[in-house]
Amino acid sequence: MDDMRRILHIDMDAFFSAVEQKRTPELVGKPVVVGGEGDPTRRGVVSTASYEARKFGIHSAMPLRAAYKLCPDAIFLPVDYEEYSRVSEKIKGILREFSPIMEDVGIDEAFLDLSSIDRPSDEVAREIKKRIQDEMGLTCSIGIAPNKLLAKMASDMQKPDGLTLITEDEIPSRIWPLSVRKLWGVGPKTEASLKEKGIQTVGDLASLSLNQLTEEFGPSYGSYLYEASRGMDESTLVTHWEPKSISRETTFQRDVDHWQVIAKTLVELTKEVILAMKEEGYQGRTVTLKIRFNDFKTYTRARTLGQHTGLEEEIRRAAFDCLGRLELKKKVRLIGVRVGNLKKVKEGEV
DNA sequence: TCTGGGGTCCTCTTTCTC
DNA sequence: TCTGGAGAAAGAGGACCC
Repeated sequence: MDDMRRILHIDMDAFFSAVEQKRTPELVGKPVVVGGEGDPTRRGVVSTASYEARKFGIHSAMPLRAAYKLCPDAIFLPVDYEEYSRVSEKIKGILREFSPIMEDVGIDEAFLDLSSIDRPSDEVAREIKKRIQDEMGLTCSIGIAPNKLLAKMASDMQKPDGLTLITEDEIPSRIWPLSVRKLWGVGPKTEASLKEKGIQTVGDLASLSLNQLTEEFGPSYGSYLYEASRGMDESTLVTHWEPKSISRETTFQRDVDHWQVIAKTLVELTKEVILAMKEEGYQGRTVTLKIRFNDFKTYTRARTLGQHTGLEEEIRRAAFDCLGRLELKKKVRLIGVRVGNLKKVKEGEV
């Protein structure tokens, strides 16, 4: 009993820029930066930089203007989600041929559960890589491990075009030397707080008791860190999921202090949210307004309605009600609307 | 002169009801 | 009528991920 699971994590290499290089072959071998509207003089951040661009120090989440300073000769392109989604769908289709138990992780990653597939995992992984290369002209990195956490860490170990297998008994030798930052769920804040206590590596983290961790980080996150640092993860693949909220937000090109501009943008964003809700067949009950001022301080105000609704007037009214509860003394950098508390509506009941 | 957009989950606090 | 507590739901903020 207790047969070891076999989980694959597939991570596309520099996905957005690789798709761009695939459809425009002249871009191959050149520094390509995909992000925002593709204009490095405007506000926006890098979504994906090709490996050639990374040599200049350009990386995801970096402001486009900063990327431009590092490499003015790079090719800057706008994000074309529709194209990347099409490519992503084809790749997910290939993956599903190898196992029906697949979990989508965003547009460029997936987990595959091979536990009940009667073939060696590494053989399957090699075939997946070949199919994606032959049919899409793209490379990916794959991690194979007994659980999702380790599979994800494994796929990150040899990029690009890697294939990495990690077994349970290799946890001390291959996982513990890694920086805590490599653990899924440890971001910059937690990393800093751990470093302050002299905790640098996953192994250091694994030397702390469950008590120490839950006192420091709360019961939920504390026990997560306790298990994750030991490579423990029993979570199963999520093969089906429903959205919990639908939102639209926008950062102005220039910080705004005219009420009319803010109001007009809020109306447009509300329309977009309503449209997305309609298309996906949801009604919502909680409307949240988000505002970020020019000092980057961000505030939210929420209003929960009596019933679920998909009506524009009701949601717009709630959004403006929220807006009225905020003092607009500083210039506004960003405004957004989110509808949560979603309920699926039957066809024709809209 | 910086710092996107679309999400999820967690924690703490407030508010309401019994 | 006053007071207090328990528990649920709502509201706000923040960390994190792709």
